Amino acid sequence: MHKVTVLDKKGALDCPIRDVINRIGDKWSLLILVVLSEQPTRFNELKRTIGDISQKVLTKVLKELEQEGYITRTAYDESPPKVVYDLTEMGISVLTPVGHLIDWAEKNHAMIKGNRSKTD
Amino acid sequence: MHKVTVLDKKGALDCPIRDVINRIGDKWSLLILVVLSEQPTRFNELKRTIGDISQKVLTKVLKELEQEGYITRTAYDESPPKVVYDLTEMGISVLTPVGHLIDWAEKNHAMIKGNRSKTD
DNA sequence: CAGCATCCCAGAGGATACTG
DNA sequence: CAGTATCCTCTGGGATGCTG
Repeated sequence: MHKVTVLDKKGALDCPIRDVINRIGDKWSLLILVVLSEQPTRFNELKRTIGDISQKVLTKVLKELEQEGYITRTAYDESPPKVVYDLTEMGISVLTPVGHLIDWAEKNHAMIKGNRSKTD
Repeated sequence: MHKVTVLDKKGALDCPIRDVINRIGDKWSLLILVVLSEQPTRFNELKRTIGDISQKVLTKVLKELEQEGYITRTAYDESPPKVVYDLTEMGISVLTPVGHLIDWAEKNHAMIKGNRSKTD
């Protein structure tokens, strides 16, 4: 098994993995990163692709992802306005470990659903 | 880059990775799995090790982790009661992809914190 | 020891209306 | 088009007290 360390001395929550989980572990961030991995995408295009995200939340999450360096925001001075979001190098690179987790999720999905239904 | 697919036809949220993120993406689950990876652990021992988790939440998360098949719960019929939690095969196996994410988090932690402080 | 029951709160996220 | 601004709901999680 892969050796894992999350705890540190100061407190269980103050560790790198929590910063990452807090970011991509929410309802939408990971999805946004994946959509952007297909191609640079405009605001409303992103909203349409995801479908059921509210505009407020999309704005908020995009800001946070940008602030932590996962994505870039490029505004073109046109009318109507045009803003394009894209992955940074860091945003691209996190998709590798995330991809492993996704692979695992797909392989074990049936088992998880099976377990869950047993005790319903 | 690792090729990633999360979206499906029916809706963005109905996909395996969301089941996993919803489970280990909360405040405590991942931490519990990691603690258990060290050794099988009793309820209050788990609580002490983690430190600042409330009893209510620990109970709840343990139940959910058990229900989805990540951990086992073994109650010994003694007085005082003794209940030991341990990882299942599935619980062990998820720590591999999770470990990759943790590695990534550690390598990129400085950059994330740096990015964050730039725009504070 | 290993919980259950209850009360409480902050924040995530949705809906809607408005703007440069 | 790409957002801001409000209002509202719902739930994750904490605090406290009690029990077999």
